[in-house]
Amino acid sequence: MTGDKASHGIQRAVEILEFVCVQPRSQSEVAVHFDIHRSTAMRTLDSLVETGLSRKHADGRYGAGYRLAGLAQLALEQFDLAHVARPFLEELAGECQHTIHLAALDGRSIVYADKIDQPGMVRLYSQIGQAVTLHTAGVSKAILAYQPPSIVAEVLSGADFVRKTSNTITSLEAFTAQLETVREQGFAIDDAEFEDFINCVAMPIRDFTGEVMAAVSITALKARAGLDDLRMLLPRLTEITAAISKELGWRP
Amino acid sequence: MTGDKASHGIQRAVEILEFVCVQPRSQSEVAVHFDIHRSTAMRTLDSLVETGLSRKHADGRYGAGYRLAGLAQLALEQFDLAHVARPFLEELAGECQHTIHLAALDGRSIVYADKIDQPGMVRLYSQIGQAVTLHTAGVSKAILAYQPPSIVAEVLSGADFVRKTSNTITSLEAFTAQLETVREQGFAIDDAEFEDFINCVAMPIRDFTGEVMAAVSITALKARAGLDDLRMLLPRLTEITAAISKELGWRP
DNA sequence: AACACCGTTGCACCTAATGCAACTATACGG
DNA sequence: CCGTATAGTTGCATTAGGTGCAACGGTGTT
Repeated sequence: MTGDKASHGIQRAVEILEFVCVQPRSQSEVAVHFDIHRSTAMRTLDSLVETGLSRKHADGRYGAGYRLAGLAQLALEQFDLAHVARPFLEELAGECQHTIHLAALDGRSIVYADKIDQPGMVRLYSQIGQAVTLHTAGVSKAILAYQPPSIVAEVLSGADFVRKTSNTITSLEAFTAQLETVREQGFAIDDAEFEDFINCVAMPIRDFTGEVMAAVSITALKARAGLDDLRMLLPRLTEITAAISKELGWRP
Repeated sequence: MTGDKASHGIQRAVEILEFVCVQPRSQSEVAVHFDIHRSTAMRTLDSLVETGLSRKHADGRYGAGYRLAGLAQLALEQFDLAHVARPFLEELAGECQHTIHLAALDGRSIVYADKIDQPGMVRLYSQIGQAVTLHTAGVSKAILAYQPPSIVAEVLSGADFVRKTSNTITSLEAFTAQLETVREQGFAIDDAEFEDFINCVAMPIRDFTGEVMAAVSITALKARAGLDDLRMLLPRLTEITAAISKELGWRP
């Protein structure tokens, strides 16, 4: 295989696993979705079942398996960030009744590390483990604003600056200017840049070295809470992100 | 590949993923542990990193990745049993201050579906997603006691009845007699059968059809709570397992 | 400086993953 | 009940890719 590409088999298996974890699926649905032969879908799913990552329900559809839950529990014990942050995020979510995101710089990308949804709300697009939309997400700006230019350049080499709404920042220059604004005001926003009716405010989290490596955001439907409403939550968000940072060893 | 064996690549990848999730490891450690070439270990780990299931730490060791956490969150939304049971298990754990296990019949094996540890205790051997030790585990007996003989025979074909302690049941006949005792008394025990200083009591969980498909156990170090102490918790365990069963649709 | 070990890369070989054809099973409509 | 369509399964041949090897560079230790 090529030196810079994931094993084809592993890549395929992980994508199929995620597909059936979102919602249980039959092997035919998997075959159609991934444009592979029914026998290939069957064998890959059977492999996932045999490893325990997937389970075959009584109706023949495949879903998540218990070993996946076990792996997750092991994994969570390694995520100091998510572990430490979770109680604070739940506290914040309880108070403000909005969706809370935690994102982290992960190599040369930024990914969602945790997420507190609100019951009854439309489920937002974000998914733990998936990369954020670099040029629109508040957490992205809150992290990149405090990175060295070399890191910013490297991470943004993966940004396409595609227009999503009329508010979307579509150039590197404008985005860099926005990072300067974030540094000045101490927080980042997403003002309907990804989706017309969703906005958020975000603030950085520092680790024990004082470096910014994560951020927390409060996200809401504009109809429910506009930016002005969210700005009023900034003092509390400041406290929460400082508390998480201190728990991670940061000394202001 | 053979029709009844997991894809070699997927099997290997999952085992390596689990190995580094238990504790972050270097590629050399992975190579030695699995008796594979350093370049094979490197490529498999890089594949896991590229899919997001694993992460490469700054010190070069590999650990759990954020996408694994995302998959787990998706998975948990599918586990009615674990979802429904979790609050009850936490309640029980809070009251009795012992380790609580939830195990489920999964195909033709019985696996740990959830587990509530106690802070400060020696971490017990059990791991979510892993199969229970069929001939010693209380949850195994609590489930098998209520299965049809054909299911019992099929599941037990995977039991080796290896002696672990002087209390271990080492024959199919003795084990079958024990299942009869479980039916009579309504609960199962592990009386230092797996490990000399650990005992437990277990009771079955029924689904909406009334069938037993899971069990809950209270496990403790003998030094901390012997079987007599655990028996005193049976009324409460009865209530808890009945409550979980009712939540799953069981009507007594 | 020498040595040991680890991480990485290109390459050849061998294994296994894949699609195909053919089969069985199931569900549905007439 | 029968015919049809779709889904699931299996054996096999082919092709793709996974693997170990040798060689290299980097790092840490003596």
